[in-house]
Amino acid sequence: MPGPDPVCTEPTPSAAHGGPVSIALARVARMHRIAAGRRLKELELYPGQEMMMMRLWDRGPVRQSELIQSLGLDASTVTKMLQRLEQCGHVRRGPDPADRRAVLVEATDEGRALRAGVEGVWTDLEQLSLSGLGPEDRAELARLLGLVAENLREEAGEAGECPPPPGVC
Amino acid sequence: MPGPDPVCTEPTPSAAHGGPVSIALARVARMHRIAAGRRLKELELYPGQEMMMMRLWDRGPVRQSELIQSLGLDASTVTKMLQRLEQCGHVRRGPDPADRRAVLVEATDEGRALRAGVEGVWTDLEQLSLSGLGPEDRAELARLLGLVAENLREEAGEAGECPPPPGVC
DNA sequence: ACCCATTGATTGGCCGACCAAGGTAATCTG
DNA sequence: CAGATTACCTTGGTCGGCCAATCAATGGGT
Repeated sequence: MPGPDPVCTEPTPSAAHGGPVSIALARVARMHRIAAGRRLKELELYPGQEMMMMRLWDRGPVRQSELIQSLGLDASTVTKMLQRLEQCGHVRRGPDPADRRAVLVEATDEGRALRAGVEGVWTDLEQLSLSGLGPEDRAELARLLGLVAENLREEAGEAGECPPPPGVC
Repeated sequence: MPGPDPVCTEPTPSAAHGGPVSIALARVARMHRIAAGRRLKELELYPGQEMMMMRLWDRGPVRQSELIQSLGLDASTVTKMLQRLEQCGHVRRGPDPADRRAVLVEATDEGRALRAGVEGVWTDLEQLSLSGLGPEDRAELARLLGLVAENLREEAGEAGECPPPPGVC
């Protein structure tokens, strides 16, 4: 090292010098999550629940195990989250007649009523995050994020599959 | 709408159509965090603690309030995290002679010993995430993340400041 | 000097996330 | 068909995060 860096230059912790993009990604992801959390709070949703609800909006009554697979979460996480969502009326759960150990989950009408709000959160977040970025930069960012996702997919499992609804496709 | 979309096309929840980049960002951030978590577990660190330790490595004994400000976390989060880090010997805490309600925090030698491992996590993560990306793409990704961070900074406060160590600069 | 607002830190509660362990039902196997 | 294995879910524990309420110490106003 030819000489010590001048003092007072790094907002970034020096121990992360080996991963500048990773640190930037972690930072922006955190801010993004905070911004999302604020907006979800106004819908009376906790961060994380929006993904669950979106899954339920897209597919009808679903086995809980399929939600676990689809969201890539731990089974216990899904159990507890669904208990809370059920208790506040956003979700309905019942036994699966075809498999007595499985549980079928479904969004209630009240749960479905949140959809417009959540869509608004995503578009609002997109508009805020990408303000000042031209269509070109946006496409480039999407492409690069896709590449990183591909790189990480092997190690950190996929969190958005599309197991075809049986009978279709 | 001219006709329903063909079934079985969207790994992405349809309610997020208004924020494709935001959804991609959330996805890659989650995978990134999982990959980081795996590596930190081998160092016997929980995700989140690495940021705390990095702050402590860079600055010597720090007031807890400064850590809170610097990490952008809630005061209670920092209190509990430091209690655990202290209990397992990575951190030492003591009263501030200049302000009897403040607490001075410092990394122990054992805590400092984690630094190489954490640096390795960041470089390893960077290498994994950006595999296959040329220097050009990496720079572009860093630039775009910087822009997004700038956009989010107003709402989701800064999480990496550099209040100059008093006396220097 | 006194009172009061501000700052620093802690506690308790809640939620999302994980792991480990357990229980029940279905399925595979001999 | 009985026994072992696997799949599905639940419970209890821990940790990182937040909010609300609390306490102690500092500092400013009059």
